[in-house]
Parts: sequence; C-alpha cells; structure tokens
Amino acid sequence: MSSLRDVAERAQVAVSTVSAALNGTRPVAAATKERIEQAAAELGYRPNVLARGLVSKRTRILALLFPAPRSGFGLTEMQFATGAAEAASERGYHLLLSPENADPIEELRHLTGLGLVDGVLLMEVRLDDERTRWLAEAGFPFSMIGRTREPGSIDYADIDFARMAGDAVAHLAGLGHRALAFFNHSTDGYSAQYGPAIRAGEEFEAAAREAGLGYVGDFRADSAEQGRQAFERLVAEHPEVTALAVMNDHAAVGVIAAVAEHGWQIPRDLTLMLVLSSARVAEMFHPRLTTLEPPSAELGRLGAGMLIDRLTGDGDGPPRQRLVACRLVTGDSSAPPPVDRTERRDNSAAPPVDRTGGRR
Amino acid sequence: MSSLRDVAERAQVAVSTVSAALNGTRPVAAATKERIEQAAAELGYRPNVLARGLVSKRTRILALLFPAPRSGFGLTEMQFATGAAEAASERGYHLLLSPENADPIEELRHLTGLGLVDGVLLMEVRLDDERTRWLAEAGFPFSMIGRTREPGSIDYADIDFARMAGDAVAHLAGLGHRALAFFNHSTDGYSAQYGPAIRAGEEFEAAAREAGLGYVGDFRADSAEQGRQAFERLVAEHPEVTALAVMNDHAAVGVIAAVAEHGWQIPRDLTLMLVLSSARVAEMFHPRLTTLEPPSAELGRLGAGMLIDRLTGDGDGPPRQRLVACRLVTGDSSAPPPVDRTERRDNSAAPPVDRTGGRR
DNA sequence: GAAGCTTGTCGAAACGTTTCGCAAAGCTAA
DNA sequence: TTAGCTTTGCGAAACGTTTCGACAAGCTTC
Repeated sequence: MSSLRDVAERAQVAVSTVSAALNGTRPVAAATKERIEQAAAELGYRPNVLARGLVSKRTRILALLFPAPRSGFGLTEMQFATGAAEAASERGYHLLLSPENADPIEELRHLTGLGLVDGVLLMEVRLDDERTRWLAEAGFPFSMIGRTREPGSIDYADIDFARMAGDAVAHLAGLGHRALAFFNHSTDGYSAQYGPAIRAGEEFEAAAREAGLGYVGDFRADSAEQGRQAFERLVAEHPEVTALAVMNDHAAVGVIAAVAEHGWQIPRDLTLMLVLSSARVAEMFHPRLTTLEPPSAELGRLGAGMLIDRLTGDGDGPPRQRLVACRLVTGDSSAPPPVDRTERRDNSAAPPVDRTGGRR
Repeated sequence: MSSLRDVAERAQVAVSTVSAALNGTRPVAAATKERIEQAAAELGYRPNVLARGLVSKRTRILALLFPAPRSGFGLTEMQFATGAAEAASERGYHLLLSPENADPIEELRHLTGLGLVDGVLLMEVRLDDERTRWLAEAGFPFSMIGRTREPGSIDYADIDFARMAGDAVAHLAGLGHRALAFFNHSTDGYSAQYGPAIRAGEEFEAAAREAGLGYVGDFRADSAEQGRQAFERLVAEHPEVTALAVMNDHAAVGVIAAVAEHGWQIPRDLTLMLVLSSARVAEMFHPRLTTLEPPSAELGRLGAGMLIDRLTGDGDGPPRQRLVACRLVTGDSSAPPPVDRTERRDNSAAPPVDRTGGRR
C-alpha cells in the first residue's frame, strides 16, 4: 500500500503538504494541489486509518453495543445495526458490532480504553441503565436507541409511543370499536425495565381514555400459551371488548388459536392487531395481521447520525432527541366490530372457504 | 488514558521491557514482570489498538461485508453477524459491519486499503462471485459464509445441503409418505446464482430418488400468491403428492391459505414443512410448521473462527471447509399421509375446534 | 581467570499520519 | 527602498506501540 511519502515523492513536495492538500486543513496553491491529487490518484493512495487515528485521536469508528440475543430477539433489533451501519458508512464512518458480555460496564471500560472507537451507540436501553451513567461519567460520547426514564441531555432516537398508541386507537375507533384490550409484555424479569413495554402500556391507556373508549390494559403475555390464557380470561371478564392489540408475536399465535377454538373468526368476531412487530412478521399470520411497524432501521440511522453530529460538530450543543412514528400496516385482521356477537357465535360452522380471512 | 510509558515509569523499567512483559514476546524476569503487571493494573492500562496495529500490521479487526438488505432478508442472515461478532469477541477480535454499496469491488478496495481490517468475511456468496476473485487476487485473507460453485482452497462454512435434504426426506418417508414436492425459490434474478436454492434443489431430488420416493421439484414460489398458485398446480398435476417442503416463508403463507380453501387440513390431508427457515418463523404459523432450521449463528461463528485461525496460524495451511447440518424442528404440520384423501376431502366441514392443528 | 553462553534489560528506530512553528518568497504601503 | 503582511511550502515532533540490535551481568567451562 502506498503511503503519504510515496505521494509526496511523486508530486515533488513535502509530506506535510500532501496531508494539507488532501485534507484541506491548510491552504495549498491550486497548481500544487492538483499535482498532488493526481499523484495520489495514480498511486491509488488510501490514508491509513490507524496512523491517522493515532495522532488525531479520531478514528471515525462507532461501536454498537448489542446485548446477547435473548429469546425474542428479532428482526427489529437487528435492523438497528444495519440502519446504523448504513448511516455511518454514508458519512465516512465505520460501525463495530460489539457483543455485550455478562458485565456491560467492564465491556465498556474495555471498549473505550482501546482508543479504537470515537463513540458508542447503545441499544436495548433500560429505563434505568447503568451503562448510560458510566458513559456520562466517563465523558465518553454516546447516543441511545431507545431511552432511559430520564434521558436528561443525552442524545437519543426512540419510538414515539404516544403517537403509536394514538394511531392504533384511532385505527380501531375509526372502525367503530368501543372497547379494546392491550396485551403487554409480562412485567417480570427483563421487561420490568423494558421501556417500550412500559411506555406503550401507559400511552395506550391514555389514548383510549382520551378517545372515550373502554380499555383493558392489565393483561400480559409473552408466549403462545400465555396469549391463549389471556384471551380466555379476556373473553370471560370483558365480553364487551371487540378489538385487541398484542405486543408479543408469540402471544398473538396463542390468541389466534384460542379465537379459532371459540369458533370465532378474525376479523369478523374480533379485530386483532400487532404492536411493534415488523410487517414481515405480521404477514406470516393468517389472516395477515394489522401491525404498527417500528421504524427500526430509521432509529439506527438516527442514532448513528446524531452521534456523528455530536462528534463532528459542537460537543456540547443542545441534546439531540428524536421520536419517530410507527408505520400502520393494515392487514386482513381489522374490521368493524360484530353487530351482535352472540348471534355470530352460533354461526361458527361457516363454509371453510370463508375461514381464510375474508379480504384476500 | 495511561500509556506504556506511564507503566514503565511506575515500574521503573524501560518501555520495551513493559511491552515484552505484557505480551510475553520475550523472557522477562519473574520479579520484574510482576512489578510491571501490578503497575499496569494500578493504572488500568489498556494497550492502544491503533498504535499496536500501526507497527504490527495486525489490528485484530475483521470486516463482515453485508449486502444491502434485499427483501427477504431475514433473521437468518442477521444471525451470521451476531455469531461472527461473538466468535470474534471471544478470541479478542472485533467485527466491523460493512454495508456493501452498489459496487462491491470498489467497496473491497476501499476497505482493504484502509489498513483497518486483517481479514474479510463474505456472506450471501453467489455461485460465481466476483468478490472472491478479487480478494484472492489481492491476496487478502478472507473466508465465506456459504460458498461459490468451485470453492477451491478458499475457507468456508456452509450448510450441509445433502444432509439437510436427507434429513427432510427421512422425516417424511418415516411418516409414510411416498411422494413429495419441493417448492424452491424462483430461478430468475438474484436466485439464479443463489447457492442455497440450487444446492437444496439438487440434493432434494437426489435424496428423494435414493429413498425411492416420488418427487416433484420443478415448482417455484417466492411470494404468497406464487405459493398459492404453485399449490393449485401441484394438486391438479400431481395428486399423488402428500408431503410438501417449502423454501420460502411467504410461499408457505400462500400454500396454507390455498390448502384451507380446498377444505383440507394440515397435517391431516397434507404434510407441510419449511426448509431453511428459523424455528421462530415456523412457530408463527398455524399449525406450527416443521422446519429445518439453518445453523446461521453457527455458520457465522465458524466463518469468523476459521478466518482468525488463518490469520494467527499458518497463512497457507490446508483449506478450512465446514459443512454444518440443519436442525429438524418438528412442529404440528407433519403427520402420516391420509389413507384415502378423496374420502377426507368430503369430510371437510369438521367441527371448528379441530382446525387448530390437532396436536397441540 | 579468560572465553563463551545465557539471561535480562535498555534504547532507538519504525509504522503513517497530523500538527505546528518557521522561513522563503512575493506583495503592499509608506 | 524598506518594513510588514500574506501566501506557500518545509521539516520536525508527536501519537503509542512493536521490534530488534546492543550490552551488562552472571554463569559455566576448560
């Protein structure tokens, strides 16, 4: 690989002049500059990132800290990475994929001590997250995909949960539903600190109240079996509910099975929609489910983008904080509520051709 | 951040001695070594990757070149990245996620010219892949996830398609099926060079023949609509087929819908299985589909691992080439063939409770 | 007790950049 | 004409490592 010195020799100038010409850090006479650029092109010169980083203290490398894939780690989370990598690439940066081991703080200490990365991108941020505290204290540049309970002046890109809930409720209310239920993630273990679950729950309740709709929000389901049970309880305790939004893909599987066992059909007897699931997942179901698709790649892009902004621009400008709307993808699982469900319930032995979801 | 010099001062030795002691590249007296290690620990010393890489020409960074997410880019492909990142991390390496732009060769030229990465990990390798040619010619270390038609001495980790097909056929034959069909990806566009589609097709045919089973392999489907049409044709042209393996998730959606429209049930009237789809996807279906889950994360791990082996060990040892089996995840969609399908076909207005897949 | 090893440590060079003080011009203004 | 300024380019230092020849001391061996 040719170096700055090779270019300097070929262009008959000093090394420092080449550096200045190529980076534009100092004025260089037009003629000289052209000569240098030609020499560089002829040699196929590429600046060595390591040498540059060593002296300038800036490597143009970002690290995305990603947690060990828990079960339930899906396409959505992965798109943070691809979105961030693309945004970084477009701006001349690189993205390091850094798996988080058992001790995230030790991992951070290691990563930042390497001198390899200019900034860190955090995902799967919990409402109370020790990583943000450590990074802030260490004064290391970072941004979040998601956010803590009190983001303060930390940069972040997150889902606009209020708007998402508003859109969902508007969609259902627009179809004529008067009472809806929301199956959230379970509150135990990881989810206790899981921002999306908590924020979605709160916002759904608020949106339903504002729209003057009946609302059942205290059901949880993270698996098919839990989804099934939750549905059974829902039907027993809240027969007025005609529309259901589910957070967890697996729970939806259970709900759908239970609905069928009841002799009900979707969407004739129940409107079912996913929340924060990608359209690719939603269309695996039958009928194709309506979903509010999270803007995952966009969040990744934004997270990386604002981190680069912070790195290249003023280090202590105002916080960059963005909330992004979800996309409502209407499937075949949304419909007006049944006029009289008890009547329909008896009607369950419909011709099989009807069972495919109706709208296709 | 403390440097080697700080450690040297604190331990009262020369810089080079510290380097030797910490890396073990030269013998250092036990007492001195201990003193140095303590000083390093007290200062929280971390070697600067950039400086080290600059002189040693080894950065311990790998790049995973990942293509722009085409549609159909799923969990499976993403797990290559996480697997590779984990394997790298365990061995003290880092993984750079490098999005491939319109011109892969230019991208490679850029990436390798940076001096930033020691080796490149290729995924989505086509049967005839210009990237492998360029890298081989440039003499730049790399390995493949997947493989070209003639891998020669290039390192790779790929799916064991022969075994996969054998397992699938054995599973179906074991249930008593005598004739099966395989819906492959379509042959146009990208898939024309898509190794998994071609190899799976070939191996399926071979395995079916070897098992003495009837086989229909010339159907293609990449979408729900195509799946539906392919199924209709299959039923019309090959009524003897009782088991169907499908490559594409979306095609499976269409097949299931068409099956229902026929008044058939899975698995009572037809055994349906996925091929090379993750279990997470398979269990979104209803009934839960049997699948041959690709060992994606494992392939990522292996790909990174063999690249690191190559980098640290002998550069021109024998090729490291690994084929990994898929995991058969039995769902609720596999069952013995119907005794007499015409009889069952009339029986389609079964009580709704039966429609959930039976085995749950 | 000198020659020859071995062991342990040092110092300096090198890697390829960026940065910055400095100087040689050429120009302007008095 | 000369002092002062601007423009342009140079050279050296620095970044934090690794690598390697040199060398001092201690040991063996005859």
